[in-house]
Amino acid sequence: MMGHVCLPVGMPAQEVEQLDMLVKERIRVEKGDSLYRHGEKLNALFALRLGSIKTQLEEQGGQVQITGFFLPGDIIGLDGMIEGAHSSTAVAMEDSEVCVVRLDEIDEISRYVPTLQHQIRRLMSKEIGRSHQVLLALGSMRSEQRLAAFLLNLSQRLSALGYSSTDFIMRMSREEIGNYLGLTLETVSRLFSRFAREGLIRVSQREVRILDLVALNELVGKPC
Amino acid sequence: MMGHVCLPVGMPAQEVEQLDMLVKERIRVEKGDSLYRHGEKLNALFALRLGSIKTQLEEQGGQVQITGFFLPGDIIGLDGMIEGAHSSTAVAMEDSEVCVVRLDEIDEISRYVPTLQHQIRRLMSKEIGRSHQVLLALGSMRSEQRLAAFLLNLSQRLSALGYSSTDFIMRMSREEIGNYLGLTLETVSRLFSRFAREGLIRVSQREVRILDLVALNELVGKPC
DNA sequence: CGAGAGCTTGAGTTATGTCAATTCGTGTGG
DNA sequence: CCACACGAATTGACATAACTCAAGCTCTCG
Repeated sequence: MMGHVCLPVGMPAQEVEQLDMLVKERIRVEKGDSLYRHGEKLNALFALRLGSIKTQLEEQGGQVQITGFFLPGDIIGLDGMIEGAHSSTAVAMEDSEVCVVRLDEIDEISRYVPTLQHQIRRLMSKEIGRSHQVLLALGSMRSEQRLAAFLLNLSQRLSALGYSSTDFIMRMSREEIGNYLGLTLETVSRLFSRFAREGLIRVSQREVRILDLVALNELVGKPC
Repeated sequence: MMGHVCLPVGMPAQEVEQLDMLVKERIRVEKGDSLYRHGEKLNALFALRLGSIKTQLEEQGGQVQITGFFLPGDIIGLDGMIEGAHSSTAVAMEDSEVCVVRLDEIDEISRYVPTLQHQIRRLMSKEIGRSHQVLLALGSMRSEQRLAAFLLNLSQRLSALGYSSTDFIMRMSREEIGNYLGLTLETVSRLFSRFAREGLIRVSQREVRILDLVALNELVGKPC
């Protein structure tokens, strides 16, 4: 069975294990290319194996809203399990590789492995929860809190993958971070500088080192 | 079979039909009471039959973020299909009535009715899409656009339920609208006044009449 | 080495928030 | 039934966080 090669390079998320047997093919996506596009009907999920991918809404009028940054082990395409069309577009932020999990395969297998359904539901439920967390950030946090929350989230997910939780490279530009957090790239840049000045982090371009985890957490949780 | 009495009063959403046979009990929730609370483990979904319900995140530090307003026919609790805990709290905004759909019932039935799984997935996928739409609003719209989008959304959903799309009562306070849209209640109030002054709507307390649907749509779609 | 994209920083503007006073509406108890 | 009281909404004056525009800097890659 070739499935296991498709597990994420880092520590495989528990939820992904059962999807292993479903994998039929792998796809490489080059930096800048899209995995799927807004409007496509595509009855499959994608398990990100390597690289990083962003998903974004593309509204009429050209405005774009990034709805998620995905790391190895994450599942992409949960918003497209509707007859009709994908509501978002998935773009590779660096050369990436995903495993394809077809929906009809899931249906087939889950006939014999009923807990697979639960896994899928859990994944979707988690995705809803993730969106709600971002809503919380955009709806009720100030810019500095948003960025702090963003950094902490990234740190946590990377450490779950076996990477350092304090030292990492951000794959996304200031503009992408700003778009995701509902800020301008200038504001994001200024905040990075300020955090560095205050000794919370060290930052050089896309390389970050977190120096004061406690302070960052306080920033997010405390005020009001 | 008592299920059918649990369909929403208005035009039943197509997605709900299949859930009909799953309904075992109905629950009344009085205004201000909660259907479930953050942290509870509750393996069920709720189909709102009558009334209106809001869901909100309650963060440590007392900050609250409303994540959704639900109308008859909507499904509530999609974010709680995880072992562990509900991430949100659901509160009735007026005396309401929901139908309970237990998860293990779904599993049982879907053994014989495989398309039921698809319905569930569609519902969850739709919920993700809904969240993303709000993200778009909070992340890249100005206050007036957010409120316009909010009104249009409400109008549309109410008309789908058989009510007037131009004349309706908002069940939520200015403060709740503001919280949901990432604005203060004062800003919301001022916007209502301004929309009225400009002839887009007529508004008195929670009663709204939409006068210029075209202008509202332009407001949302056009600028930038 | 040069060009372009990405990032930083400054100065000035503006949308939205904050604080506060007033009105409106609704429900309650005398 | 009236009057009072309380929560909700409106409106104004002012403060400020974040945006816009603009210039200059720094990587990267061809």
